[in-house]
Amino acid sequence: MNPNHDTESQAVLSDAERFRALLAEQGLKPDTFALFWKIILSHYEREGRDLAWRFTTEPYHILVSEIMLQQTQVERVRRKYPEFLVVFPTCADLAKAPLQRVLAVWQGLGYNRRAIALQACAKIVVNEYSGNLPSDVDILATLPGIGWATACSIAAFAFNLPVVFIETNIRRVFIFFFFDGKDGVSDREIIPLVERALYRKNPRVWYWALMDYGSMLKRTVANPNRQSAHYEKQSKFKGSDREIRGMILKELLDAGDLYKEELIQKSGTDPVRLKRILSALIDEGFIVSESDTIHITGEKEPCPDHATKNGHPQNSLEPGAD
DNA sequence: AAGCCGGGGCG
DNA sequence: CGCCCAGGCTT
Repeated sequence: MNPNHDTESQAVLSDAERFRALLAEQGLKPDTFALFWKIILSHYEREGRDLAWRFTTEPYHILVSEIMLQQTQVERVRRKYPEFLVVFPTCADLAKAPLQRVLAVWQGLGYNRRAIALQACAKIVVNEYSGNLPSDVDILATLPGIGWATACSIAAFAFNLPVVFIETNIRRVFIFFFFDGKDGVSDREIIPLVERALYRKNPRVWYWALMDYGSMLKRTVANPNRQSAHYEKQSKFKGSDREIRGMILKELLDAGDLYKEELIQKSGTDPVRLKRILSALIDEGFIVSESDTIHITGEKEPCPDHATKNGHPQNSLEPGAD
């Protein structure tokens, strides 16, 4: 169908064949990793992706991109990333913003908890790290919403440090080249290979290249990650609590506040279930509950309609604006 | 280790 | 419809 895809597929399979032959012949020797580098890096030179967050080393910008990219396709982040940074250009801007605005800009990315975590990060960085994101992965990983993979991604992309980590694209590449035909491959087995294969001359470019290869691989061959011991299929979204949570937030951002009764009517959700979902949203810091209404946590902002009339809605909420 | 958390694009 | 996405957090 797509001739481009066909030739790409040919190239991948031929590279894989050469590599696996060498691996079988001499095992994990320097020559083996040299060929691995050559395959991954030459693919990157030919068709590495031009992504906006690769043209900066500003740690805050990298942080924003990495949080957005968690379990979220690159194409979607491509559209949202520049928009987010226009609204929140600096860490300090994000830290002091009303949650309502953060969630509004986040709309469409999914996993809205990340927006709360990202802002919490910004606040911590401003208050405890003088506005500068740490480069140490062990410190980064203590920040909300930042686990090992994200901490290492930030260290590699913002600071070009030789960290060792796995995410879905990297996992796919290593399983494809080093574990052909094997099943139940655990990350514990992969990590030593990631460490030995690390291209220490330029970790930043190396991880870009690995991820681009892994991303290409998913369009080219049957997903090698199904051979992972950690492979799991996600539960259905339709009819799930997630769907209802998403709907509630969307309505809330649209209307400003909501009557609980109205919410029950409109959604057709069982009141007991809806109450449980609202409690969770309260516990996680999304919303607060009045007597019979709910709204997004923090100062209520004027409706978007009114906002355009009096000019600068957000400024009226600044502490020193009066 | 397993479950939960969003939402959309694509086959 | 099912699959998957530059994961993290809680239990």
